[in-house]
Amino acid sequence: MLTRGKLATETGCNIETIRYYENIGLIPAPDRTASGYRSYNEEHLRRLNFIQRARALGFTSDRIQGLLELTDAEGSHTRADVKSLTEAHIDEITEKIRDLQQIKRRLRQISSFCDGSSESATSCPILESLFEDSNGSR
Amino acid sequence: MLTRGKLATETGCNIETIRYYENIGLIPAPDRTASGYRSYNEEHLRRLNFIQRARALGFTSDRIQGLLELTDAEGSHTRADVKSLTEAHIDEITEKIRDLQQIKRRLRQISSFCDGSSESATSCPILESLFEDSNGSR
DNA sequence: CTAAACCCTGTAACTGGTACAGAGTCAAGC
DNA sequence: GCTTGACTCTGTACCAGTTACAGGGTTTAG
Repeated sequence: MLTRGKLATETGCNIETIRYYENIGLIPAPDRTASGYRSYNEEHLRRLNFIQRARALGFTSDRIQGLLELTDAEGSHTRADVKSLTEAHIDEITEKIRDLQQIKRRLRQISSFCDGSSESATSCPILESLFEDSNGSR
Repeated sequence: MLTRGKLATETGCNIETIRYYENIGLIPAPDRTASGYRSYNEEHLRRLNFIQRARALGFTSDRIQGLLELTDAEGSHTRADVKSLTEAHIDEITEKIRDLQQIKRRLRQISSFCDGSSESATSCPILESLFEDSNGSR
């Protein structure tokens, strides 16, 4: 029905990435034509779109795998499972944001020590604060 | 003066990572003892500490390379150069934070659609919103 | 019928390291 | 002076998460 190239243009996914997803088991291996070409169906399209959207939301492939397994195994999993996976992800993102904000504060601070003048870089307070044992880092 | 292992414990850097930094040119190749052991000096220690601190602040090795070159080439670079590299990095972090916040908002939104009940995951609104063509994503 | 455009496979590249095997070396204890 | 254990040396392979490319076969359009 769909060749690999068609699936790629349809989903916006790189054509090689599709093969990679098959290798790591994110996408089931499709049927092959007589000559060995991969033949994808609507379900593959749906699944790859899912993966693309989940990736855009920063889910790791492990967690995407987990989400997809919840949809595969019929009946045995609950909405609570899905929600807890999602919320674990939200928590991770929150933490990442907090880390980045702290780094940014520290960078702003050390940047403010430097006047940005045309003086030699060797005596620049930014570099010095990176060379010296820092008091307020991390 | 310092063996590779001493430098590693002194800086908290993994011993293999030191060799890696030498390979990619972040750290200059040290002198060797008669038997071929690497012999580091105070300057290497200083430089590796610099790298560790810059990494902790999220600088990529390219940019760390850039910062270190500013200190190496005497006189030809200015504080303004250092400051602009630092501010470019701050801008990148700002952007990353913004992206993550947007992702988080979207995740909160789709998570709120789901009651987290013990009903089957297959009809879970979170999964559905990942499968369907999303209106408000990205 | 031919040429372009596609697909197949395996494999290497990328970043930022980490790890391991097999060989040599150093320092301490007996 | 010799052994043992801890260290170091080199090259190489591995992780995620792709991307790219070489060298071959296939399909499709003109």
